Amino acid sequence: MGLTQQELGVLAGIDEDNAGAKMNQYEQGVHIPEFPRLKDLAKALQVPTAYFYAESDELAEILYAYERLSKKNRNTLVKLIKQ
Amino acid sequence: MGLTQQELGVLAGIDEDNAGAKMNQYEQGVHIPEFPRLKDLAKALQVPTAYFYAESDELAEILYAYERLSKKNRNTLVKLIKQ
DNA sequence: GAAAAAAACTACGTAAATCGTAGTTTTCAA
DNA sequence: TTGAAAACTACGATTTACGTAGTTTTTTTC
Repeated sequence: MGLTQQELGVLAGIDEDNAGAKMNQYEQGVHIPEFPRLKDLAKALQVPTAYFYAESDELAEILYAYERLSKKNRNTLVKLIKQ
Repeated sequence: MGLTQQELGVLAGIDEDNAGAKMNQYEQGVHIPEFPRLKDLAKALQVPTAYFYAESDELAEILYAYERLSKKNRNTLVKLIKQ
């Protein structure tokens, strides 16, 4: 990602003295961020919040790509996926 | 959904004495279920765990439908969404 | 339409998790 | 090899969900 743990934490609005440690705890699975912080992280990474809960790489890719679609293409996608 | 709060809780493996109260706390936003329980609820409802974090109805629909696609159609979808 | 049953909802002490913070260890470039 | 940046860990304080025992509201039945 080309982003240090601290940098990502700061982007998500965590105090820069704590950002590194906190992000590390998240990445190591020591702690799970609470919901408001998760939303901040999602915003910082430009992914839907749901992205963090994708159970497969495939779904993660879909969520990542979805965030980057135009409104029109999103609409097409919805129609498609519902057959 | 045609399912009482208690019934859903029991489906997710919560003790049936507590299932109703606990599910109500979740639905009212009094408490947020912890991750393992969220996964149980997702399984009970047959949605991806990410479904609960969808920020829009559109994304929720996509996640709901995704869970119901065949492997082949999921693959098609991935290719499509990446253009 | 009153009584009974079912469902929805609330309160609260306890247990468990994240929080903030101050470290230590590892990595890597000079 | 050494110094700085990045990654990682420990721990008491705080916050949260937990289990549980209720109360209130809604629905059903007579």
